Amino acid sequence: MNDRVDDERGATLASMASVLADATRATFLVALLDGRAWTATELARHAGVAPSTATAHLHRLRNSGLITEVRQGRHRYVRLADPATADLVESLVSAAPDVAEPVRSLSASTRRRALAFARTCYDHLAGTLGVAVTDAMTARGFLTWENGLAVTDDGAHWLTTLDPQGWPPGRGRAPVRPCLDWTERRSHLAGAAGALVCRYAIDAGWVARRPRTRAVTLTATGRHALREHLGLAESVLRPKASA
Amino acid sequence: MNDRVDDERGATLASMASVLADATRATFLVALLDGRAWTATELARHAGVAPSTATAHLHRLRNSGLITEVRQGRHRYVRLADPATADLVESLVSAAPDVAEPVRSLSASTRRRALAFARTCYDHLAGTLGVAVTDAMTARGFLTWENGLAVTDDGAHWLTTLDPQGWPPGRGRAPVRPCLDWTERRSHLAGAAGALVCRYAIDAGWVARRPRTRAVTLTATGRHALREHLGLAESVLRPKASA
DNA sequence: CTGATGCTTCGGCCGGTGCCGAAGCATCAG
DNA sequence: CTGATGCTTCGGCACCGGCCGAAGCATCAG
Repeated sequence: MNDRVDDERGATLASMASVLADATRATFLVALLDGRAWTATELARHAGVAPSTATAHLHRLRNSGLITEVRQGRHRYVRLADPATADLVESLVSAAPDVAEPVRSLSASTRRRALAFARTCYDHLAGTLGVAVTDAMTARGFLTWENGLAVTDDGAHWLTTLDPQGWPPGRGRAPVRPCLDWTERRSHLAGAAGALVCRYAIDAGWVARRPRTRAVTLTATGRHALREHLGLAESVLRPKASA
Repeated sequence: MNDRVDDERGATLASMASVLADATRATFLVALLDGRAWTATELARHAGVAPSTATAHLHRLRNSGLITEVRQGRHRYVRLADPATADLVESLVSAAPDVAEPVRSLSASTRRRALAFARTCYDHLAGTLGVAVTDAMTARGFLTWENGLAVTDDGAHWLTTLDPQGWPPGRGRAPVRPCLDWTERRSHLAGAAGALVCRYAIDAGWVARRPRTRAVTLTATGRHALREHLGLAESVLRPKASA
């Protein structure tokens, strides 16, 4: 009567999902979406739990293969295991039905606005800026959405001018992928192409990372460059005054 | 200190994952991967739980938007909500680290072999047959894996001959996507193209669905047609005698 | 060496959640 | 109408798993 094969898959699915099903572990993973390595204590403080609790969670995340760790002296640095894991986390977040959340405080509002304008999402750009770049690349004919998202020949050429080594990407990773933007409710560019653009934008000083947050700052250089490369109007490159 | 925005995303992720984190609900979802509608009682028997328990689980799955339901008389038919949900379920299953499972009984072994040879995976073909079709399409130049998986112009033409209405697909769904085969440990064709091929194979009598299982039977017509269309050798189209 | 810091282990508490059976309602066949 | 079937609600039980604080070990600075 029982279908053993399917039972195995069901049990597998459940055990995998149960790792993600805890609010504290989920907070860890979302924090790690910035692609950087965090220490155990940082994550514990970020999630508001005791160090001992964080230890147990990290133990479980590591055993499930979702994170990797590096020991350095008395520090334990952890990262997401790979881009596929980041994709999984993202897809679970965006699978949830949308609910509008009221903003709770002024400083939270400021922080939210900074994040909404420009941030990194694992390894690519997100927020208003991420969507604007994606739109501009589409308008320039670098991307096509005809049969799903794809890079055009012109687009491949442009990516090559940014990073001759970086395109086309190696196998094992989606070259291009839409990622649903949680603030804009629209898709921005992810996958290897999104990572390439983001890497270049940071290296070339178009945007600057800020400490302790995924928000990034668009520099004057960046504004100019985006206008040159993609014809992006200055008007869309200013954070909006109100949420 | 707390990052409210990220907390929201973490909580969202956790609540979504907790829906998938139960073995019984996971068994339901894996069963529903066959793309068909099941009744509540069928799912309860399949998973080995009381009807009242199944009711509670279905309630929760529906509230999370993972399944949709149709009431017909005293029956409650449920399906996966959409292809994106199927993708999510698949990606969670394949995110788990591989573990080899010993086969438990002779009938289980037979069933497993049938599933391993040819089955549907939500809406496309999987198993040895699914991988063989994918390989043959690649050899024929219908698919390219150069920069990730894509359909070539020749491939688009072939798909059009199968179903003039079906290609190119509408927006909102990936046209083509690799899906990791859990028996072959290699990727087979999924996405809209995979669904088109599978739909045609069933409609044209190449393969026949079996009741109460996701395994499908390759017909004589199918063997002939696959040889004609894709040059698939007969030798790969026989279920292997041993696992 | 000494104290501070980062991380870990252990014991115990507690809330959430999955399970069942009994009872009840709606539908359908006869 | 009557009984069978599909599904639902409710009450109660049991267990899993997350949380903390205390104590302990390793590393590092002074």
